[in-house]
Amino acid sequence: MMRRLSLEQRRAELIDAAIRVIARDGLATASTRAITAEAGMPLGAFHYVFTSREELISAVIEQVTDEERLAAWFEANLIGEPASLTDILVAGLDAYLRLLETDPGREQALLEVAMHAVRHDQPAVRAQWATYHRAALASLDHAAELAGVRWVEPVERLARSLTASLDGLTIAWLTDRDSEAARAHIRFIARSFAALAVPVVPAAQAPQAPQAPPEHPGGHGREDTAC
Amino acid sequence: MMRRLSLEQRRAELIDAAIRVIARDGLATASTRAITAEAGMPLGAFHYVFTSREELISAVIEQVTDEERLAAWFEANLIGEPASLTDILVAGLDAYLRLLETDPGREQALLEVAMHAVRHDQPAVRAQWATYHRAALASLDHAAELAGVRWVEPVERLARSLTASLDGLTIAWLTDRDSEAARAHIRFIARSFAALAVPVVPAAQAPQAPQAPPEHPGGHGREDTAC
DNA sequence: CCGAATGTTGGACGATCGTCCAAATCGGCT
DNA sequence: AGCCGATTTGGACGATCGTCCAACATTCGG
Repeated sequence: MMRRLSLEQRRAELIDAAIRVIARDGLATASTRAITAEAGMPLGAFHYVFTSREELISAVIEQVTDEERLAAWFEANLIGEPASLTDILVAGLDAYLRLLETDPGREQALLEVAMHAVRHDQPAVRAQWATYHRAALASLDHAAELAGVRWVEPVERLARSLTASLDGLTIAWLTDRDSEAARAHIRFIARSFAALAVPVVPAAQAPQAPQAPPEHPGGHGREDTAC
Repeated sequence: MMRRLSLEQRRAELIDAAIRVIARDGLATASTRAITAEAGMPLGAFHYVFTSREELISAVIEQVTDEERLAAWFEANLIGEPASLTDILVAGLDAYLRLLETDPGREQALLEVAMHAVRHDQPAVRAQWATYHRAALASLDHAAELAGVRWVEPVERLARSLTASLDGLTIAWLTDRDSEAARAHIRFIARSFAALAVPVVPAAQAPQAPQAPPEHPGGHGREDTAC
């Protein structure tokens, strides 16, 4: 029975079920039996699709790219009104925080799986890190374009800092569940990045020393006024 | 046999052994047998000291406060030479990064145990978070005093941001092991915090609007010159 | 120096794990 | 319709887990 599902469908459903189980009860309780039960499949279906539990975990890492974070970021700035870079960054970060508040277990699951991979599956964690990096790059480019600014530091560096800042934001909120403090931290992050951008002047297309930018103001556009 | 060890000594040695095992092979492999073997004790010694494995994990969380991070931070600024706030913060953060580079497994162990506690032992993780917060507070006060500045935002908020930034720094390095990029991120963090401090002027003890500080320069003292 | 009390231990137990495989089931072809 | 090869499955297996406890060792009052 159940011939109706193709191998790829079974594989995808098992991965989804695994994510739900890990989000609900943690990686330790995500046994082959728990996952197949969650997916409504017989136990034998597991090793019919995956050769081992480790392979399923690697598949989870590959599957769960940062698409949600990126989507939340971009959707947050759909409103076409012109805004300061700080506001744009705050909107993007706040969109991610709402995502985190909506489904904390999922983000915690991603963290648990990533930490597992750091120990036991270095290639997978490198790939996931690269995906995160691309998402951060796209977010920074998008924000700079919206605000009409350019970054005064290599955007590659800034992308890594943004990824690290997102992880820090996530861990802190998962630990104390203090959304108000998290939003204060978001403003801190946004202002920190905004301090590293300058308005793009159409005249100055000329090359400029990449390092040692010639004095850049703390912010730009609408100056930050409060906390 | 082995009557020589008191209950407290056994307890402490089991906790240390557990940390070593978790640091080496992860929380999942830290079984009662692995821990007692690491400690050079018979299996029975485990439930002679702890009532359950969960109790041991909680004890690990309580034991491993942030004393190492704090110690590294303060020792980094023992050299009494006057320095800019940015340099002081960089020195403290770099000291922590060296700690992380020296013993990555240990910091990863703390993260794994903390994530476990977020799911299964909320009180323990709250206590650990409070300890982290106190350490961050002390670090910020220490840095401000050394640099002769005061923070223009509530130091409580800044302490939480510092804790989150440290966690983000840790996760990023554990993931890509890129020490150079991590040090660039450290400079980013240091400058971000330095932007939120103003020189303390002995004359101006007068109250000042805590929020909306009257325009503060991006940095202070020695202006940041490069990346 | 010897029982009794205390402290200590290694093996036993039931549960659960990942993995495997022989049997059951199903879809298509004659 | 009835058989056959491919697909699917639930139970079996050995390993390992946390926990417990009867047996062992040690100490000490007498």
